[in-house]
Amino acid sequence: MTTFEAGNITLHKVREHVWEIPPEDGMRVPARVFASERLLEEIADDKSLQQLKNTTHLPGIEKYAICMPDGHQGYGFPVGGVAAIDAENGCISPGAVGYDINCGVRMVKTNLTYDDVSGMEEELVEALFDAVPTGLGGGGIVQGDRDTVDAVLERGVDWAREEGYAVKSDLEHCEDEGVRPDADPSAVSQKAKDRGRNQLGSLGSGNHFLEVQRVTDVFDADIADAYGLEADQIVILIHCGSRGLGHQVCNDYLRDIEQAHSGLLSKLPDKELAAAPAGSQLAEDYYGAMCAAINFAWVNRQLITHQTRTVFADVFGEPWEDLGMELLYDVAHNIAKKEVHDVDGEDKELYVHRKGATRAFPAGRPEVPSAYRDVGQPVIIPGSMGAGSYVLCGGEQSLDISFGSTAHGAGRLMSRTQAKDEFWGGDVQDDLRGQEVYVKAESGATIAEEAPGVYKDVDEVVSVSDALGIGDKVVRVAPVCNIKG
DNA sequence: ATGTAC
Repeated sequence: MTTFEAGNITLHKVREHVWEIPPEDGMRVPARVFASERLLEEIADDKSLQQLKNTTHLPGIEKYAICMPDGHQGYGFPVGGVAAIDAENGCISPGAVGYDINCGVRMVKTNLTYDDVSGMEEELVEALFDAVPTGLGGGGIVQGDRDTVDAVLERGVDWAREEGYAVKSDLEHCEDEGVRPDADPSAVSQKAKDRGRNQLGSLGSGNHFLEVQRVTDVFDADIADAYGLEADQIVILIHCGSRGLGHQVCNDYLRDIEQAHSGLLSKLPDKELAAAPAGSQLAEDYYGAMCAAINFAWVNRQLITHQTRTVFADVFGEPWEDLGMELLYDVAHNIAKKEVHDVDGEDKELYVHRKGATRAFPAGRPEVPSAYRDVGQPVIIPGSMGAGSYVLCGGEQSLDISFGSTAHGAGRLMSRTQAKDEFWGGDVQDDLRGQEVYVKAESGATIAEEAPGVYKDVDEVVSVSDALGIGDKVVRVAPVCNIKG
């Protein structure tokens, strides 16, 4: 049997792209890493594998903890991690969801081709930068009062539709139709709501961006056709999350859960994995608050979509409907959701924690919107500003081996601090312009932190997903121009 | 990721 030695952790190769850490002291289940050997070496370079092992100590965890090919270390649990935990007898852990609740990505289609936008990059970027608030701190497209924030938390994209920022088809092309029914705004602290009220419709900082892209490769013509994608088409990717509101929700519940469930915590190897037992008041409250933050993030991306449509209509002199600016799909990258999965031949309700992982349901699952139920859901995987991104289709194997999940991006290779040592924003921007990618950011430091060289190889990440059959390649897109915090 | 800090 082939093994891989990572410090004091030994992984056994189960088969191509599947590595397992067998259970030992305190691990309730094994841990699995889905990766090529090269990606595994990169994953083994930080604390990801130890964090993955730690997660297997959580009560009620089923089958195995998973690290996707884009995994890297995060708060308590790797970014790129999936943990499915019994929703009746297990627990829920905010650290296994992440600070940026429903950080996620949506793709907006157009009927423009690369020739239509070539030469207009600067004009587009300047107009988008003016229309979409970026960077840290406050300032959003909508200035909400307390009632607005409550309505957003409760009703998600349906609120945006009522206010004229969304159309019906936007809801039909969003995970959960843009509304998480389990949202409980009363479980969100006033402090979190106050942080959110002037951030409604704002990109934020870090790896968040709005990017205009062109389709360069079509791998599956039938599915591309079902998704309305074709070679040379211009599409727009919007990547952002729940800003200060989601961050505050995570922080509030981590502190409360650490205190109220210190007994459970004392049996876990890392304080950052603090978890609330299923059925406890805090488990219910966190779940309701997290679902509300999910709605907030969807509205955030919807408001940015609205602005983007307005900008394109101005620049190209046609209504956005005539430019074909429909939503392909909106996927969450940081969530925990109650889902029913087969465990040892029995249907079980689980809290599926996906932190830096994407739901990748194949054809037939009832949660997939009817527009895609016969094909499988679109899975959107942003790469870096230089490398480009992918649209995949939820794979047949995902329900068997990954609780209906796949990777979520390229995955970092180094910390932000290290990135700023290795790169300078201005140089990165110049290099990108040499590749005909026009980037504008609020801060040079952000460009350095997000330089293409700080990311793993997105082609390799996606090829692992495709080879395992958990998310299948549909199209590849290349960046044209990009705005960031 | 984040009013970049318990």
